[in-house]
Amino acid sequence: MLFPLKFDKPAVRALNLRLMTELVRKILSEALGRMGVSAPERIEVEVPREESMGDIATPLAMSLARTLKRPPRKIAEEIVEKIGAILGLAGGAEGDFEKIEIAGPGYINFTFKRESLYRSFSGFLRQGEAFFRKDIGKGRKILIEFVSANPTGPLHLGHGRGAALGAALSNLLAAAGFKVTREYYINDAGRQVGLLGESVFARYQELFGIAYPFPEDGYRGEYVIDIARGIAQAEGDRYKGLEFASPNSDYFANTACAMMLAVIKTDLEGFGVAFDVWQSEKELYDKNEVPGTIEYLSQKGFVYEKEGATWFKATLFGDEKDRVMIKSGGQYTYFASDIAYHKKKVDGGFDELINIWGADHHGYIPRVKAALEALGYEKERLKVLLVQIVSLLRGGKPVQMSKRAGEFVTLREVIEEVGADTTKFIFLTRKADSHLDFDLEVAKAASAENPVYYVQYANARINSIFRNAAEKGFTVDSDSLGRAGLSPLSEPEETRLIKKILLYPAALEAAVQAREPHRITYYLQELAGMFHPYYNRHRILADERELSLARLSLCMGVGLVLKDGLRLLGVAAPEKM
RNA sequence: GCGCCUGUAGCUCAGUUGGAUAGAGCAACUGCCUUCUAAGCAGUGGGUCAGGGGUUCGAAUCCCUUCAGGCGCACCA
Repeated sequence: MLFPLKFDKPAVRALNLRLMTELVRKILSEALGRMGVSAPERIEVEVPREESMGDIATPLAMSLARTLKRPPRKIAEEIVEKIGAILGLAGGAEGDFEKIEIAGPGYINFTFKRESLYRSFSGFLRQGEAFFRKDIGKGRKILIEFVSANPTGPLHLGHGRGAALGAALSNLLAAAGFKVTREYYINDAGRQVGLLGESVFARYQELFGIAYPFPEDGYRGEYVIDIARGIAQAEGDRYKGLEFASPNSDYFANTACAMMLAVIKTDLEGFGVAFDVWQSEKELYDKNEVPGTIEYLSQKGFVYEKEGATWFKATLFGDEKDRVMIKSGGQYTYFASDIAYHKKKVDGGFDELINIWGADHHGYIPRVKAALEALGYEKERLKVLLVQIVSLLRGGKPVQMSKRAGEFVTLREVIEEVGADTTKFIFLTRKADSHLDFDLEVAKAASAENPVYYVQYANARINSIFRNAAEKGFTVDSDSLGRAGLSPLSEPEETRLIKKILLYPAALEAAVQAREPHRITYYLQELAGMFHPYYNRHRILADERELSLARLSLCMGVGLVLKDGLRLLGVAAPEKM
C-alpha cells in the first residue's frame, strides 16, 4: 500500500534535510512501486562526500542489482525515469530539485534547488528548537544509571568519563522525546563500607594518640583522615579507645559513607552533572527487597542450594556458570542486591535500561542479563555501555597512581587544573569503548588550540557580530532574521553552511539511535570548522544592508545549532571569550 | 587456556551501521591582525586502515585466522 504523495504540504515544503531525505525515500519507494519492485524496509540514503555529487544520494540501485539480476545502472535509469513521471504528476514538487542524476557504479544523486534550501533554512529560524527535534522516543521511559561509584573514596577520572557520557546521553535522549530518569546507585551496604568505617575509625583513634591497627585492605587515602577529623570535631573524643564493634562500627560506617557521598555529590555538581534518583543499596535490604527477589526466583525454580550457599541458575540463561547469591557464611553477595536492584528498575515501568559501566565490569553483563530474563524480561531491555579505561598522562608520561597508598588524581583535581568544559569535551570526543589517553599538559597547555574553545569561539564570535549589528540598527533575533531574504547569499560557503545546518537534526537522530553523544561533538567541530573560514573571508556586516541581513540570518542559524549542541553535551556556550 | 574491547597519518582520534578518490585536530614548515574577537584564517607534506585468507557488484566496516595492547574469567566489590 503506497502512501499518498503530497509534496506541497507545508510540513514537507518548509522543513529540513532530514525531511528532505524522507522526501527522497518516499519518492524512491513510490518509483519502486511503479516498477513492481518491493522496496526494502529502509531505503539507504547518504550525504555524498563530494559536493558535486549532489545533496543526497542513494546506492539503492546497486543493492537491488542482485535480486533483480540486472545491471545497477539500468535499474537506476528506470528509477529516475519513474521519478520524472511522479514529479510531473505531483505538481510543484519538481520545484525542489535542481537535478537528479546517475553517477558512478549506479548511485542516484539528488540536488536540491538553492531556493528550496533557503526556504527550509528560514523555516528553521522561525521555528527555533522545534526544528531540531524529532520525537523518536514517543514518551518511552528510559532509566539511565551511571557513575554509581562506591562511596568509599572520591571520584577519579574514569568516573568523570562515565559522568560526562551519561549526562550527555540523558540530555540527548530527553531532547529526542524519551522520558529519561538519571540514576546513581549507591553501594552503601556490605563489606566495603564497613572497611571504610574501620579505616576512619583507625584514623580517628590516631588523632587522639591511640595506635589502632589499620585494617589490612583499608582505605589509605588522605580523605579518610579528613573524615576522621570531621567526626572528631562533631563528636569529640567519645569514641576514643573503644573497640570497633556495633553500634560504634555502624555509626562510623554510615557517617563516613554519608560524608563521602556528600563529597561525591559536590564534585558531580561542580562537573555540571545532575541525577534524578540516588538509589541506596542499603534501602533495598531495609525494605526486604533482596530476600524478596531471591524468594521470587526460587518460586520460579531458578535457585538451588549447594555447599551451604544459595545459587542462581544463571547458566539457564546463557551465562557461563551459576552464581552465588548467598554465601555459605550467610552474607549476600553484591550480585544478590544487584538482581533486586534491576528488578526494581524494570518494575518501575521502564521500557529500556541503560547502564554505563567501567569496561572492567564487562564480565558481569551476562549474569545481570540472565537475572533479568529469569525475572521475566527480555534481556534486550538492558543495554550496557562500557566505558574504557582513562589513562592519565602528564606531558606524555603516565601519572603514577597507587591505589594501595591511596594516591590517585581525583576528578576534582583534574577539573580544577583544566576546567570542567574542557574535561567533558575531551571525554565526549571519543566513543565510549575506545581507550582514552588524557594528557593534562595537552588538555591545559594546549588550551589555545583545544577543540572545545574552537567550537565555543565560533559562537562567541557570532554573538560579537550581533552586538555590533545591534549598534548599527539591525534587529537581531531569530524571528525577524527568519523573515530576511536569503537571495543575496551567493557564496558557495554560504550554501554549504546552510546545508550543514539543515543536517543537524539528522546528526542528532544518528547520535540518539546509536546512543553515541560523541557524534554531536564531531558535528559541532565540523560546523565551527566551516564557520571560521567563512567569517575570515567574508564580512558579515557588509556594505549593502540586504546582504548583511542575509548573512546575519546565516550566523543566527549557526549560533542556534552550536548553542543547542553544546547544551546537549553539557558544555557552556559563553557569549564572550 | 577461555571471553570482551581496541589496533586507521609521527601523536590523539573520527569514519553516517557494507558504498564513490579513507577524514579531522595536534605536531612540522610557510604566510596573514589600522576593517565584525588571531582561542582565528590561508597554504604544504604525511596512509600496506596491524598481517593473511574469505564472503560480493563493492570491505576500514561482516566471517575465519595470526600478531600486539588493555580488561575480565570469585562463596570480591
